[in-house]
Amino acid sequence: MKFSNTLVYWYLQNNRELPWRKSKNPYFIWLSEIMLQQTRVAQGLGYYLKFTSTFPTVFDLAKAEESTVLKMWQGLGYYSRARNLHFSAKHIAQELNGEFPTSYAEIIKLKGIGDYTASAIASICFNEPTAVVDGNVYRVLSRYFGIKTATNSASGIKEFKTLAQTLIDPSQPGTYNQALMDFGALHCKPQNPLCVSCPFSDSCVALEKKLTKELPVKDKKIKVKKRYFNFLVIKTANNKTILTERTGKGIWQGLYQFPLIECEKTVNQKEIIDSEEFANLFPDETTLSLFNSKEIVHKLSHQHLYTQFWIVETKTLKNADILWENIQDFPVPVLIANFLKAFEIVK
DNA sequence: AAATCGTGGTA
DNA sequence: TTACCAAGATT
Repeated sequence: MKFSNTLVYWYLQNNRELPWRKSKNPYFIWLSEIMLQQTRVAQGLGYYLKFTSTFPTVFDLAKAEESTVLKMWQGLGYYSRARNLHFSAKHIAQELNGEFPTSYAEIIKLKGIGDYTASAIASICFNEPTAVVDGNVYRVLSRYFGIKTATNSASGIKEFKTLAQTLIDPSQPGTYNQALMDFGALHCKPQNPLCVSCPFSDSCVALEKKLTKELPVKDKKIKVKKRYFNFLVIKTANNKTILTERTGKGIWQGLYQFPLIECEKTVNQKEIIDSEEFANLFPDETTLSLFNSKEIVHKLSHQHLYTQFWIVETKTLKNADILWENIQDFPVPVLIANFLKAFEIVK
């Protein structure tokens, strides 16, 4: 039987009921696709429900402040997705009269939308036969056809896109695309794929050649950089603190944090007090104490952040203009949110 | 074009 | 505990 027929037949029996599948409104599909980039359905689901209820239309999203959008995105990671989403929402609302573009070629022009997302939206919402290639597709196709080309190489990306495009069912491209992804997520899983009960077991190259565990091939390992963060948690006598916005390049753009002293290694209390940054922040007398006796290691994909939170007590401070109770209104990284939770409990 | 961008789950 | 990696995009 044809690859697509077998696949779609499997999908009709095994597909997941997900809220965004009840609609073909491109705004909802767009939201779900952006949220699910490099993100599991289980993690993104709650955010999707929150966004669609708070921002039922693209105009509602466009009207919001960026910090509001980032606050709602807090905890989902890859925050450029939220900034680009908001940017494109404003573009659609203001320049496109609120009308979502209706072809792959137009959709991919939007900021934050690449080949995968444009293909997904075009196929699901507008029946355009453009094949999606995500992590699931790389895995299923590399195994089924026994392809050893690295999926993260320039040639691999091309090869798999071309192959996927030849396999798509042009009569139901959206269903086909989602079927391939669901099949990868639920059946042809990274570990312990269900080969025993697989509808492709008579023709899967990886199964025949016992290559399932070796495929897909991905080259290069990422290098993890170590960084040493010291956050200065100020609490003045009148219950105020300082938060700073992260700007420029690097992690957590647009999110807020306590004043940060970054060092080359783990430092002690004396080194903090003697530092130039500390002197600039606190010319007056202050007391300093380490909150976490054990260094917190916050792991990002490319960085390990060895973190200490220093509690600073001082009478008044002219830069401290944020009321402690209002911290919760600011978007913060999970590292900071976790600290705040722990600090509230101890306090 | 290789590096970078988060967080959480799984084995 | 570490390694992998999940509906990728950007620079």
